[in-house]
Amino acid sequence: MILEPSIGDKMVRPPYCDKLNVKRGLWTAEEDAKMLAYVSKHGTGLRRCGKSCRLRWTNYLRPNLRHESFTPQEEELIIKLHATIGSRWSIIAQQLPGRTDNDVKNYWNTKLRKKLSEMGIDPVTHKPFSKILADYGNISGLPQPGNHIGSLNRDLKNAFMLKSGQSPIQPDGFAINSHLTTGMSPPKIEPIQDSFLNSSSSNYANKSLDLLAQLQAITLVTEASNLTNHKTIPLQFYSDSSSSSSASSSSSTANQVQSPQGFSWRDFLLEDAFLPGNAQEQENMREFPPNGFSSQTQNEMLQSHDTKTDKKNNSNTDDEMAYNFQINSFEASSSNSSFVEAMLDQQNDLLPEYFPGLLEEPFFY
DNA sequence: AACCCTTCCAACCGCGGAAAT
DNA sequence: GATTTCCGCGGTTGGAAGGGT
Repeated sequence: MILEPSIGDKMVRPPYCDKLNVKRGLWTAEEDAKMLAYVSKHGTGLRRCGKSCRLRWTNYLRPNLRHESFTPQEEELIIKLHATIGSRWSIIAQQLPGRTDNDVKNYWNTKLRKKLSEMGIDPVTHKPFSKILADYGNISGLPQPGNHIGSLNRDLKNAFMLKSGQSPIQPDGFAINSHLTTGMSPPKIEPIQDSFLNSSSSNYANKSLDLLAQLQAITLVTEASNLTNHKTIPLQFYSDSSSSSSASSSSSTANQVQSPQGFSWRDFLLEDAFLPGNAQEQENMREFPPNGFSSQTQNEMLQSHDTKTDKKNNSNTDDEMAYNFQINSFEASSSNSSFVEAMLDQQNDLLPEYFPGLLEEPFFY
């Protein structure tokens, strides 16, 4: 779902009538006459509901749609994108001109999923079955520190990537759904809340994240979800949902724990504590413009960055901080296409640097 | 020829968010 | 502010088509 910018930093869907540039208001006598003439000639309609007509148009009749078979290049791109962002068919379809989300989804379900399975690759996790079996053997017994906070870790990492302008992590990692697909029985998993209550702090004291940090991360994710809606990339692209849930429920993970009261964007600045080293070192570590973009795009980013940095350095209010956050988060997403391309290249490059060991941990929902 | 099975994909379903009333 | 309508999404279904026996 592509949402467009609106006034006041708030993301709203543009009015359908405005988008189509159609006339509104009272009907004139001339319009009434035209309608009567049309209906008398063609009848009152197709006995189809509006939703069905819309679907027929968007998935089949719309101009510039391609109905021929998928090319190997398209196939490869679908697989890569699915490995990166999961079953966000609409986003994947945006990278394939002339293809609809329904086309991509059907092609995945009928061809690619089976193809990957035959190659010994789990189509959900995009990992070899042998690796999954090995992981399963490791986790089926005692709980491991990384497991019980998997979803929180994911949100934290997504939040971090948002802030640093890097790509979010891939959503699936090691999902329970994979066991359904592969015919394996799911491992025993403690509910997240129970794990928090029962785990002794000493057991996990040496891990990168403590409860406070996770709460801060959740807050960050939640706030980011409220502020990033006017960019090209749909929100659900960043705030991951499990592969079995709808896009509109994507913020459920972040909402599992209530955000602390009184959060402000000044608090957000403390999030840099997650990064290694001092502030200057952190800044130096951030490569800008990021790799993976064309030189032209990088030049555009640099120009935009210079302008925005001037504004950022002079900001004081929470609104301005929010604005700066958006700048930091989305400078790399100058276009949907270039963002996804860069994402494919970089998705796993930087996380191990900031969160050593975390990426090896599977994620549970 | 008849039946069964599999594949494919257009269409449907239900949901959440946002606009419109 | 409440309700209705519209829109887009991911998941699922049902039937047509094709192949095998």
